[in-house]
Amino acid sequence: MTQIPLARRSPIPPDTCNLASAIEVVGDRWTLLILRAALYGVRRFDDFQAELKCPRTVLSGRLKSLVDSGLLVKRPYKAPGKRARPEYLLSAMGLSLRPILIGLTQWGDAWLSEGETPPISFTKAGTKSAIRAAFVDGEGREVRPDQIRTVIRGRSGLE
Amino acid sequence: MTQIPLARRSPIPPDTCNLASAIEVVGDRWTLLILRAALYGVRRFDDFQAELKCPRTVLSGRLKSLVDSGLLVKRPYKAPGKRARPEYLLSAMGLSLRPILIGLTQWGDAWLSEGETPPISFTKAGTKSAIRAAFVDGEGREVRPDQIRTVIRGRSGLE
DNA sequence: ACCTCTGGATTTCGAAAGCGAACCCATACA
DNA sequence: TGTATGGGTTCGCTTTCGAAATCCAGAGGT
Repeated sequence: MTQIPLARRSPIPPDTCNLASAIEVVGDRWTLLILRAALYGVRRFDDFQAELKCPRTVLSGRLKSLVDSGLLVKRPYKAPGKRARPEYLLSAMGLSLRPILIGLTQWGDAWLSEGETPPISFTKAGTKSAIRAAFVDGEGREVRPDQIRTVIRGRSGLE
Repeated sequence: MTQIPLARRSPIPPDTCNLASAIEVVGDRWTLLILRAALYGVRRFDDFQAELKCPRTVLSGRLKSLVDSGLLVKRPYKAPGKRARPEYLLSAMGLSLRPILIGLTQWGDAWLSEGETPPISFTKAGTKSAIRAAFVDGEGREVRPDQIRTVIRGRSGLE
């Protein structure tokens, strides 16, 4: 069933693990749904609210903490004839989550779609060939999952 | 700051979006921390508990829902001289999240590590060359993030 | 047979977070 | 002067979380 050897503890304690830190920042249902919408171009409070159908208190709290952690940037915009309003844009830090959320989309396509054809897919510009999340080595060549080795701070590691 | 064009709504409503479905399944702090530990080989209730330091009520609830959604498989194991106990193993569905969590680890390395060298890294078996999460086309050749096109159900889409 | 130890899990209950609705506030426009 | 609009906050209520105590089954020791 699994190839992962039994461990009583993970090799890196959660409090010094960047994955655990990342989970503290984005590992929340509403936070992830906000980032999903933001990656599709949603920027404004009421648009997020209509999209997510979450309490406005929760939304304003999550937006605030996303700004605090640097994933979103709050800045004013001005529609002609309207007063200035804030909008929430993805920073470079937020944008760099896109591959991960696309990977999660494809994971959902594979395991949760109940046989439906996925409503959204990803291709390479120009060509129409479908792309997928994967691992590559330094030269940009694919590395299959079973060839991945984990290295703990310099010495050779798991599996 | 961002290249994503303004949208009032995401092109796929959340209730038919596999990304949103995936977030429902794994978009939770404890759930993600459990999966992190599981990918490092943790299998047993008390080991998870010692690792995560979360309330046992929460842990047993999360394990149950991970089993229900098919990410973990519960089966008995038997240490010699001990009674049979359940252990929680990653299913193929759970294992296939590994690339995503590795991607999130590297995102954390890049943005959250405060200049520390990451305690964990990933290489290709045999060679020592570092690998990273990326996108590849059908032939396993890397596609740069700016070359990704989103296609909504057959017609050409965003950006 | 009885006691004890151990890993897995439920019960209990105060604290925190979630939720929905109502309300506030500044400004463009009629 | 009033009204509409986008972007919030305030207010109760309900759900979930969190920490500790308790329960439970079976293996081992005596």
